[in-house]
Amino acid sequence: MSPVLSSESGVGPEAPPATRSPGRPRSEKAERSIIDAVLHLVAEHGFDALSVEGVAAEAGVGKGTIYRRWPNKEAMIVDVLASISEELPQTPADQTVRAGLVNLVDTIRISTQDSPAGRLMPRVMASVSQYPEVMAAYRHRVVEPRSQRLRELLVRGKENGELKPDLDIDLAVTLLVGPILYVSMMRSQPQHLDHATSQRLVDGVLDGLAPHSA
Amino acid sequence: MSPVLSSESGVGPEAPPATRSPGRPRSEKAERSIIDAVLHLVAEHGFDALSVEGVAAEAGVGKGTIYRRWPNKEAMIVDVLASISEELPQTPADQTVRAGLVNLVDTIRISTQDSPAGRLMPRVMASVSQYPEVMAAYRHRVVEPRSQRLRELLVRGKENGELKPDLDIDLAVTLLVGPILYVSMMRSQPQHLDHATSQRLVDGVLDGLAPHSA
Amino acid sequence: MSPVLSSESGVGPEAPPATRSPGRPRSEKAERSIIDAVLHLVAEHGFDALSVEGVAAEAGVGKGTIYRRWPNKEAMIVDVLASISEELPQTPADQTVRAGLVNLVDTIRISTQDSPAGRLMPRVMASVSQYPEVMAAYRHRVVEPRSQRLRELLVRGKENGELKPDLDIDLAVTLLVGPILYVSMMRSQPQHLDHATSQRLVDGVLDGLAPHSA
Amino acid sequence: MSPVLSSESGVGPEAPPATRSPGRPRSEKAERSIIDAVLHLVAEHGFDALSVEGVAAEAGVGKGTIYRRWPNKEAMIVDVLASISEELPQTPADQTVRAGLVNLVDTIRISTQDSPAGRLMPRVMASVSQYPEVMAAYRHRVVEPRSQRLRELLVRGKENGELKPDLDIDLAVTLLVGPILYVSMMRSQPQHLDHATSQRLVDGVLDGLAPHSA
DNA sequence: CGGTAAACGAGACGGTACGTCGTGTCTTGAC
DNA sequence: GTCAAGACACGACGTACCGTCTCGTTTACCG
Repeated sequence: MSPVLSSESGVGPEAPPATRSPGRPRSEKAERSIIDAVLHLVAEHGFDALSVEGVAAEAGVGKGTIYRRWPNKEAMIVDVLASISEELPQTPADQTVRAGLVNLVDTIRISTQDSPAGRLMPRVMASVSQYPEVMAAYRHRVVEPRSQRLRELLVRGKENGELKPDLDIDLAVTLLVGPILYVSMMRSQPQHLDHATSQRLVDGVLDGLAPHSA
Repeated sequence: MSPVLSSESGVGPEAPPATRSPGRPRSEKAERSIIDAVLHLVAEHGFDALSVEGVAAEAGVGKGTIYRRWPNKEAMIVDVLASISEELPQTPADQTVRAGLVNLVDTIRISTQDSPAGRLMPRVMASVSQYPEVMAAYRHRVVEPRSQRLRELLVRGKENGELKPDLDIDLAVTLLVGPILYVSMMRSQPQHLDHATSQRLVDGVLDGLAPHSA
Repeated sequence: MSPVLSSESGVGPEAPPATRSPGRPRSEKAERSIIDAVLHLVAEHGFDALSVEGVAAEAGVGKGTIYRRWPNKEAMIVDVLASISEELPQTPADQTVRAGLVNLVDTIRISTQDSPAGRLMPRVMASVSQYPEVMAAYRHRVVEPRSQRLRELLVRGKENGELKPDLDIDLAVTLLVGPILYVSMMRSQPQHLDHATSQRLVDGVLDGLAPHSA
Repeated sequence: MSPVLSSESGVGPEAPPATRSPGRPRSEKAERSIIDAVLHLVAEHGFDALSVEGVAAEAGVGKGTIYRRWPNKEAMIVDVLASISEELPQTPADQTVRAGLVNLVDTIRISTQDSPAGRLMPRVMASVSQYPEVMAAYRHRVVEPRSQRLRELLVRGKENGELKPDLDIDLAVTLLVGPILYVSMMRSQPQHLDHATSQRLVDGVLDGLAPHSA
């Protein structure tokens, strides 16, 4: 998985050309209304009840204004989703890498199961087969930034000697992110993930689940 | 469709009354045609192009025949999906638990990324919000059996001393299954999961990713 | 203009095959609802306010039920229009041809300017350029039957000696129908066509508008 | 666009205030482009394919420039239509009224069926219900001038004794114009109106279609 | 010559309707 | 009572125009 560097490359509402184009400019207000409407409707009525028509009505916007920005419903959803990726906590230099990992994993856990964006995820997954680019966008805009932050912390741990130098960082990231995804998708309604779970997850990954012989 | 043994199994084609009812019996041929049609259409045209109407046409079956068996499209999909869960390998008594785990994880990996059932999974995930019972059925019929097999192996390891006695088995299962799910969903096109990855995954989980201090 | 014989050939809601086809038969009730809705809406809100969507709503019918019968809005309109072509009066054998013509012309005049069908006509005319077949259907189903009746009367007049034997029947029909059309289309709101006009029209056509020399 | 002389002419591009107003004057070039575009597009793609958006694009003009001149699409169409009313032939004083009528009728016939304006007519008719004023404008600008010319000729015939003094001039005009309209609208594709028809039409109207008794 | 004011092209805006498609239900006659 | 066929009410899709509304630019005239 290639690093995403500093770019917020992603998809985004199909950008108008960089050189100020002629004609009336796109309305930022309309854009905000649309995004708000999507979030509101998902929260209100669940996901499969989300229709472009409904979004337009709720946002007080013509359908054309939506389709001018995104080629179809799925693209709109991904973009809204990415637009609300919340900030991830910084790990202070004096905190241990292990503590930072727990903190970060817990933040991801929370956002995955409690935020609107998190609840959108399963739906996005469903698009893989049909619109691979939608999935790619989601990976770029939501998954990668989180993975990247984990990666950075792990690198720091290697450099400051807290983690051993031959650590397989990619595998570590996968071992941390995978279970979060899994648990949040499998447990249907009442989520019993909590902070302690994050702690145990990090410990388990770093320390191993203890082969007897070791 | 194979009987589900002792299970209160979940969804399955809504059974005709147990007492042999009057009238024309349900056609098994129709049932097979439907399942085949679903698989064929998913393989052919991708997932979002899958419609009940299309399935009926492809199967040479009336829509009513489908809806007589399943209450809705999602239920049909889940059921088709479960119907093709392939056999999981038995771990011979003389094989190490570690080797058995690698073998099992690798089988799951393969079925998740290469089989029709595996490719259906992301779609099923999408139903969580709308139809919790669909998700529950999927967990029952597909996820649980696999988790259970892992669990059994881990228990065996604990019992025969190959794994240490305070092993947190649930956490271990999560750490094994989660990453597979994650990787299979995130990697868009070319899957570079292979047998070596399964090996490293098991090792990483069992042995830890090596805190330096350890 | 070829005679239309006894056929009600026209267009009509795209007929299901003559041999009783399988499946649920088309609902006659739905058909009536649609036709009534069209007439009601035209009467209520005028012509350009007529939308397929509105018709479906008013008729309590799905749009699909309309589009299953007609390929587009125009075809539906023509058909509804034709469905209400009212009966034309028979001319008793003992009535003079001239009196019969007046009677017939007056009936046409009334239906052209006072009936829903009549008010639909201008709209139909507008379709000529785009949908020639719509125009053709209208000619077949509405114009021809009326012309035909005039023609028959004129033939009778020739045969019984009331009209002279070298009468150009086609020209006569044109001279009778044309002015009615013209007047009904040109006079925008308050129609001052009346029975006396029909009388004068027939007389004028039959007797000529009196060259001085004659 | 030629000035409309003394007329309170109907529609026409909404005139800018008579007193020379400040600001940039309206572009005559834009006006010509619009008119040309309408004619070109109608000729090219038929009538219902005519959109203001298309006209603007074809004319290389902003939509605002169109709507600054006409309040809506129909008004624009009527105006374009009127702008191309071609000259009607003068009847020399030494020509018989009958010959003049034939000439005039034939000119009308030709313009009705062969000119762009003529082909626009049916469409205009369609506007009656919705925009009565559009119809009124069309009558003013296109129909009336022609009728008026016929009327003048008929009056001359009355005055010079060629036609008898009690001739009903309005009826005569109707009998001449109506059939032309009728035939040009009814015949869908191949128009078989020709000069001979005009001749016969005038003769029929003036001389009557020959009641046997006469 | 510099300012004011309207017209210009471009194109986005809120709407409305189009014609299509899919869902889950209902209704035939045949088996 | 099931079957294939297919019509039904519903509702969303994505497209196309309508007539209105900004934008930044251009073209007159007036002081």
